[in-house]
Amino acid sequence: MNEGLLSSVAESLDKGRIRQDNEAIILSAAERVFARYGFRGTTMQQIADAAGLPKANLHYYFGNKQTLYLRVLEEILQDWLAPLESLCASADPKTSLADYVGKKIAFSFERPEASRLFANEILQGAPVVSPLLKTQLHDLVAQKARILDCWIAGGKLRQMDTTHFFFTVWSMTQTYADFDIQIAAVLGSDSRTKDAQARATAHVFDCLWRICGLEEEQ
Amino acid sequence: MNEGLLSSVAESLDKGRIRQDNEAIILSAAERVFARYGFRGTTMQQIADAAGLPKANLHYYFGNKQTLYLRVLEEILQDWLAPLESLCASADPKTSLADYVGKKIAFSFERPEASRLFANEILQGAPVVSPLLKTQLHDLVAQKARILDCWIAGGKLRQMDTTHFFFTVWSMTQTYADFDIQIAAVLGSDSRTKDAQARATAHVFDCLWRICGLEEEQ
DNA sequence: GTCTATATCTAGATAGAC
DNA sequence: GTCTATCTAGATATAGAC
Repeated sequence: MNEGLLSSVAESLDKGRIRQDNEAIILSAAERVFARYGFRGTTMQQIADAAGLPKANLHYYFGNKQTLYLRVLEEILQDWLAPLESLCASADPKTSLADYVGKKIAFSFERPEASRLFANEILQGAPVVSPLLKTQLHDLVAQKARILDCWIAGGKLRQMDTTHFFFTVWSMTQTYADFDIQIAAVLGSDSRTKDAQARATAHVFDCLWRICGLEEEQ
Repeated sequence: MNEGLLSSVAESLDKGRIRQDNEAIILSAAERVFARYGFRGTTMQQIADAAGLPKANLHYYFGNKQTLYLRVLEEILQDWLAPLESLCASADPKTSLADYVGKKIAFSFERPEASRLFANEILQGAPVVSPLLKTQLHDLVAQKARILDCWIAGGKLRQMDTTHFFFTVWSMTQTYADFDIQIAAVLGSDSRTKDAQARATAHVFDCLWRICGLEEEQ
């Protein structure tokens, strides 16, 4: 009985770890596949192959395709929104903006699949995240745009449309993940090298400072 | 016999017109559906429903899904590339650029489905257009970047990375079609109204002239 | 917990009536 | 030329052996 207890404890610990590991493997594989083919274009078999696990395991861990997609998207959303926190009213405008945009570019280069999955979700009409965009993102952008407006009123930033400014930053930075393949085709080389990333980053900051009127050393 | 001849001629003319009409209806419906769900996420049934025709007709006119997709993409590619022709070495830089970027924005607002379909194709790894991007687009951008470089050398434009400049213009303008839903969610209103389009256009030009150093009236 | 085998449904495609 | 009815393949999902 003791042996039974011990072995079942050891077993459940093992099972817990196996479950955690497998779930992580599946989520990562799902991110890659959903990113390429979107929700409907992706098959559970593709994800299973990418994860190196039998298809039935995905159903065992996540129940169905919809739930697996939601779990993946949930994680991505948090990471997509996080950089916005860099914009703080009391901080220095140039430092804040550099921090914010730097994080957006880093996200594109470090988690291109996550960026593409998010892009796919929006392209397909945001069936899942639409409610969140209309509330959480809407409010967050309104709040951050007010901060930029204050900086403009204080003469620290050039006059601009602060709401559309976010659309421009998002598109400029995300394009390096979402349109990666087009960019690589035009550059005629791998756009994932350190050099290529540095050049892209320099260009984005160059554009950014000109738009904000912060080119000259402060 | 005369009657037979006449009626068969009339019939074939009619059939020709019906064919043309139906093909146009199907292509337009296919563009809308492929734009939302990508190649694999789209079903022939969806396109048939969107076109208001039986599914079998699509196969009758286009053979298979692949061919239908190619036909749609083919048309879009030409329209996607066309604006680049505005950039001409002998023309005035500001006029040329205004013309080019104006056409890109117009494309986003007038043919959002076409833009989204192209975006979907790239996101999914450009399985169809990859060869074209590596040759036609690669060469075209190299050629147009040289024109910008000349203008910079002539002091007519601020120093910048002219290749990445194209990535920035594409992303800034296309975002209004591709991420339409996200933008509408943030703005809290329909982004397809004339007012919203005018505001977006003004913002894009504002950014553009600052990046190019062409803000002041020349 | 894991995975093979299978049930059920829906996709692309086509044959054949009209 | 058009469209109903149907074939076959491949999808999601699950039951049940291990």
